[in-house]
Amino acid sequence: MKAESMPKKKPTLRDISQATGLSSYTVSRALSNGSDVSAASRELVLKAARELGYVPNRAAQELRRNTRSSITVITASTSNYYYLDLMKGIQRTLRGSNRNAVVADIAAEGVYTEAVEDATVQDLIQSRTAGVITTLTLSAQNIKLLEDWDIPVVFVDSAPPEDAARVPFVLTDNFTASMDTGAHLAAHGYTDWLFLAYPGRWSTRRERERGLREAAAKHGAALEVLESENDFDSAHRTLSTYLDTPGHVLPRAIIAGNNPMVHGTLTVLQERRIRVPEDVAVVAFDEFAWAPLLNPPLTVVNEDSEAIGVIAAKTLTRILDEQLDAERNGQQPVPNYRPEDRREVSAHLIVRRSCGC
Amino acid sequence: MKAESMPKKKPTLRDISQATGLSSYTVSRALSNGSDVSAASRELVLKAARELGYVPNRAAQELRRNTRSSITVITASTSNYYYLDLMKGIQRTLRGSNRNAVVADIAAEGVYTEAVEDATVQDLIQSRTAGVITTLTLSAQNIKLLEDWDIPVVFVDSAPPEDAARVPFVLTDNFTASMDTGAHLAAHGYTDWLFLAYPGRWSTRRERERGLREAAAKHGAALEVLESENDFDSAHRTLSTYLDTPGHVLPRAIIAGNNPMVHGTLTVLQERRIRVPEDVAVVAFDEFAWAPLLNPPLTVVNEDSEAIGVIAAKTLTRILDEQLDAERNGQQPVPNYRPEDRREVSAHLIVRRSCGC
DNA sequence: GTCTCGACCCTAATCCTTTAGGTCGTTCGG
DNA sequence: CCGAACGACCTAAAGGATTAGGGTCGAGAC
Repeated sequence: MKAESMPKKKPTLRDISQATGLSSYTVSRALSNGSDVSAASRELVLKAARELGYVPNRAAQELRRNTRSSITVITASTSNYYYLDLMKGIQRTLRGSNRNAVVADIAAEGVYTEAVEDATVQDLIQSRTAGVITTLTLSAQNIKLLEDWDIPVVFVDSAPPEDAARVPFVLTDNFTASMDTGAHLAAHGYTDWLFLAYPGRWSTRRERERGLREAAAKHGAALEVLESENDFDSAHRTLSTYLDTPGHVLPRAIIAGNNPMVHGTLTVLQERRIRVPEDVAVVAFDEFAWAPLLNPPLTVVNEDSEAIGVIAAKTLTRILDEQLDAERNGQQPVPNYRPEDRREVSAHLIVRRSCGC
Repeated sequence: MKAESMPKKKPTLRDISQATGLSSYTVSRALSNGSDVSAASRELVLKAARELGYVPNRAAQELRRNTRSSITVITASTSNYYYLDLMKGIQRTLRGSNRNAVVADIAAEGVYTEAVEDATVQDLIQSRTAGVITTLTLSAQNIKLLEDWDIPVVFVDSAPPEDAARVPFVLTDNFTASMDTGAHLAAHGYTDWLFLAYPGRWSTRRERERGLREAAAKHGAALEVLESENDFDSAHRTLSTYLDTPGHVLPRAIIAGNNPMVHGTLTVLQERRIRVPEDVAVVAFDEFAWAPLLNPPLTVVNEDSEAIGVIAAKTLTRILDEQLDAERNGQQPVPNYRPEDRREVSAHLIVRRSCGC
């Protein structure tokens, strides 16, 4: 309110100390609402802080306390709308705690490279992030690195590597969901499927493909797998050239591996005036806000990203709290992973019109 | 590579110093690739750092150097896809510099409140963010606060308040774009418009409304303005109850103020089986990836968010660099705003089918 | 009257880096 | 041979906070 014009320099604890004649100890305690301070002194300090426009320097606080307040969400290509819901869940869970989430986009420039992954992890350690939620499978080396620094990691969507046997995760049962999807396509009588997929570095891709293969075998369908980089342009290009190469015919059903993949697929089909679902049926992974409003409304496999975000954030929060406790008791703050931190949630098909229903 | 198993504690500069027998000064200089270090020592230090798995503590660095590396992008309701493109532009510009962008969502929980705005700004100052790019008009008080801390701010999309006369911005000429939109609707012969708008706290809302009013007057159309909170649910609810209240008839054209507004609008129309554009024409502000694939393809006002992000980031970068220079020369690091930092870019209508074309 | 205890406050160390200001040899021009 | 200049280091302070370890003082217990 009174925001008097501030002195030249940014006020620090010492300034309040001088203004009030109290020691920095007392000022600190007063500001952090601790004990050992009389009501009168506290009042005095608070008033001075307000008048000087004091705002604590978090870097200094965290350096001294050896605490950190922000967790990092590692994503690749945020243009995948899926992340919006995930973040919403995470944010919601964190709100009220004194932690906050920042996102580190590993493939901001479009393409993923190992170098960028390494640099990102290095950066996280430099900034001493409290914990990590990652949507992609980090290299074993990077996981080791984070572990060395006692930074807990929880995987969402993508599975941790084999040898990270205790690291928590929240996955959807993509295998079963893919089986179901295949069954649905088979029920329509389609026997000729094309799976437009992003790279296998996302473990979901592998599970989804595995489920589809199993379903194809079970229902006597033919499954073609087409791989693209994980963005709209690549998907568009990949499918286009596929359809243009002699010997390839339009499949009866296309399963788009994720959001950028459907986006590419539908665009290609629209450009070529191929009708959905009459000429080709389309189903896609990952529900998103606009799916019901597309032409035709899109049949999708729905994984509840927001709920996943909530679970992941809760798990991470618990681990971080335990670390704080451990540290207070003078123990090593190694992340305490529990078996039940490895969770799998199920996904189901939302049937709309693009599959032919 | 050799990632030997790390010692119990996290290695610091001092550890390297002890391991090499060199002083912390020399180690620091060696690591930061500075002068005053012999090639042999540098080699020694680098080797030790690698073996110990040393990673500098950024909090300590920034505290000492009095620098900060991250800028903050303030958004409200990230579910507005518009932000994705904006961020893309910002990230692209920042890549390669040693700065990075983090987003602070002011209305994560859906609703915007002044309290949250204040808390967010407070938080930014605590973490001593280097600079701010904000998509909404902050309160005069908060702008003053950031100014007091020499934190430069650039507004994108939303205009700064009147009295912040020198603060940079990158706006789109929403007034002209709205005029054009109105003209297009008039050309279709529609004389009965409904503008579904988000709150006026975003200055774009005001400009858009002003343009539409002017257009309506010019072309003899009737304009109704309907206000909703800035999210899908509110938009949906607001339009539904509007249509349900006796005396209100379906307008001939709906202009949706932004992404959440179209989302709500189209959903309502779909639920009621109102045909677009036969029964009602729809145009919307802000192009987004799915617009061409909707049913029918959506006519939108396109503002190039990515380009705006680039401009904003470049402006902010320049100001921050100048601050660094000033500080090096012992001057006060007050942000140096220039008149040409206040930019307006134009937007144009992308005509698709939802308007009746 | 002495002892104890709690409330309140202080000094100084500490967190991890960076850097101003010196030191100590060498080398080199004159 | 002298002084200056330079390279390679070092010591110690600083940056803004927290906190261990002590003090002081007055009130209550005995």
